[in-house]
Amino acid sequence: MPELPEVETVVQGLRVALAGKVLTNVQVRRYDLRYPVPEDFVERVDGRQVILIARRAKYILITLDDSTVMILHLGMSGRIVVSSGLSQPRIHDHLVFQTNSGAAVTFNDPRRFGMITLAEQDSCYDHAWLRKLGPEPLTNDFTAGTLLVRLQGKRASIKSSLLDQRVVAGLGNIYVCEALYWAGISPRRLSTNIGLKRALRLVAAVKSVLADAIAAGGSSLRDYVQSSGELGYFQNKLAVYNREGKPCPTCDCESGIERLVQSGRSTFYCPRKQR
DNA sequence: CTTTCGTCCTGACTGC
DNA sequence: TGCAGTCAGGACGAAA
Repeated sequence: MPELPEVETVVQGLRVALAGKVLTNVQVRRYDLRYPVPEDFVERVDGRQVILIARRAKYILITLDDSTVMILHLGMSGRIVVSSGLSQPRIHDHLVFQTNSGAAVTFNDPRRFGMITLAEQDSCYDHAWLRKLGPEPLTNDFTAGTLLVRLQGKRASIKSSLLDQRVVAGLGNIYVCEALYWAGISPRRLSTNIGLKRALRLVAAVKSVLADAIAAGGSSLRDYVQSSGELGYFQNKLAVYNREGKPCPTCDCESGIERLVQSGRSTFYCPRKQR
């Protein structure tokens, strides 16, 4: 379930568990994820101390004391579970390690769309996975101005453009639908038909939806990081996503929330509120 | 160049 | 209850 807010919550959980800790008993149980895990992963990570844990878009960056950076992406089904101690590995546990305080960290990913690799700190952001990413939506790098520049010359709908990680980094299908809803913008609207007023609304909506999701996910997703793997609380706060036929939370449409398919992905929206 | 489509893989859910 | 079919929140590379 990982889009930016879920990854951010995982990162916050990892900071608690990993900051300053030494990684031990590093085990790669499957190397054939979306891309092959580096063959020398274990020897390069085992025994190193964690210096920094950060997030870029949906990527998790863990800097080690020799300037190696572990880059993790959860794909569509990846999870990271922190538990108090090592236990019997489960199916789809692909990466497992411990810390010198005894905590165990497990990367589990049934679909194996996740990614794990190593980079050097100096060139980390030049890595192919990170190089082309657009601005971080929750920073001041993401403004109506920067958004408009990146939408220039785009022929696609605004829905498709927002899913493009080069336009803005970290949004997935859920939060694109939600942001367009709160901005009152039709997902079908062409990117070139977004003017300054709509861009301002859209940027504000993206930021507030993500911030709300992080805040709402914060408590329950923390459990998810710690152990249980349950869905986050934010699910209850979704206005349109996966709510086809249900009433729009802010207007009385007859038809309610509608679904359409754009670029092969489901879009949920309120045709009355979104123009 | 841009955009869409197929693809990687497994599991959850629906309908017969 | 079983089984087949459909769909899934990501992102790349091929093809148009």
